[in-house]
Amino acid sequence: MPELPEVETTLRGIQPFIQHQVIAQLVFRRANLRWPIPTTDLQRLVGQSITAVKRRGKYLLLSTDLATIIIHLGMSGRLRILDKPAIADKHDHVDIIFDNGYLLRFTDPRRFGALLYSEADPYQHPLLKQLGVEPLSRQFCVDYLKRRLQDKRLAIKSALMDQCIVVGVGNIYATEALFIAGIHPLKSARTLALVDLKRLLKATKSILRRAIWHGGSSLKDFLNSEGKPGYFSQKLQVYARAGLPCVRCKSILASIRIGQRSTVYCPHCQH
DNA sequence: CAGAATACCTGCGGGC
DNA sequence: TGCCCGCAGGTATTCT
Repeated sequence: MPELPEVETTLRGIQPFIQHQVIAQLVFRRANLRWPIPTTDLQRLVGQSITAVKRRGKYLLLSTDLATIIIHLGMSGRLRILDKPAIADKHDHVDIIFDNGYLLRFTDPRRFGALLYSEADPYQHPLLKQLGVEPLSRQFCVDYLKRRLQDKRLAIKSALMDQCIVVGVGNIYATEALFIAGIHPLKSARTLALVDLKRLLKATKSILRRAIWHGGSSLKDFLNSEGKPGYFSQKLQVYARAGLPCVRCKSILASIRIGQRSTVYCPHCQH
């Protein structure tokens, strides 16, 4: 479900409801997600007000004066706002209840997601410290990309999805960006010419911006914080279209696996 | 060391 | 109808 646009959509959806609100109660219905949930630490946040809601890569950061809650949605995680307590479903693992009656509910069938706690600078947390640049920032530029890819022999698609290089790009948007840029996903990262890097940068920024504008993609089960689907999946040009004609040249789109992830591309348009 | 494979988990759709 | 297989938006860990 969540790559950068879906996480950003989630952030924008929940922020107005939780910023400046005071945590009244935390409800944990299981002890583990991807890692143990630090329930004892998190309970210390009762009485604290949410001072900021931010995103770093695919992580969401809910800050208080005392500490930051670090949230990752994994593969199937979702956050939504409820205006009153409701019966918890099988996969509704955590509720953060605010003193205005609203609550933030974390749902995650596959439990690859994570809920962490940091009293120190969250950006120095082991999971966030190594993250690469934000793709929509000015730091994601040709000079940076050239430098980070210059001795990478792996497939450009794998490099584009490497969160240590650039954050937020997952399987869907890497696939789409490479199609838009006309670059073969298996091409060795270090062999891209400057002109390729420029097209890839432009394509990546563009696809992410457009996906955010449309409220994220909704392939199977992505629902935003209001429980509504994103509409960007209708705009996807190659992802999940293997065997169908290329929108540009009508060639049949090919499907391969790169780094254990399904990858669709046009053999005619991408080199 | 880089890069590839594996592991974590549930749900769904397709083939039989 | 039901069982088995492969696959799904991510990434830390283990391997070669």
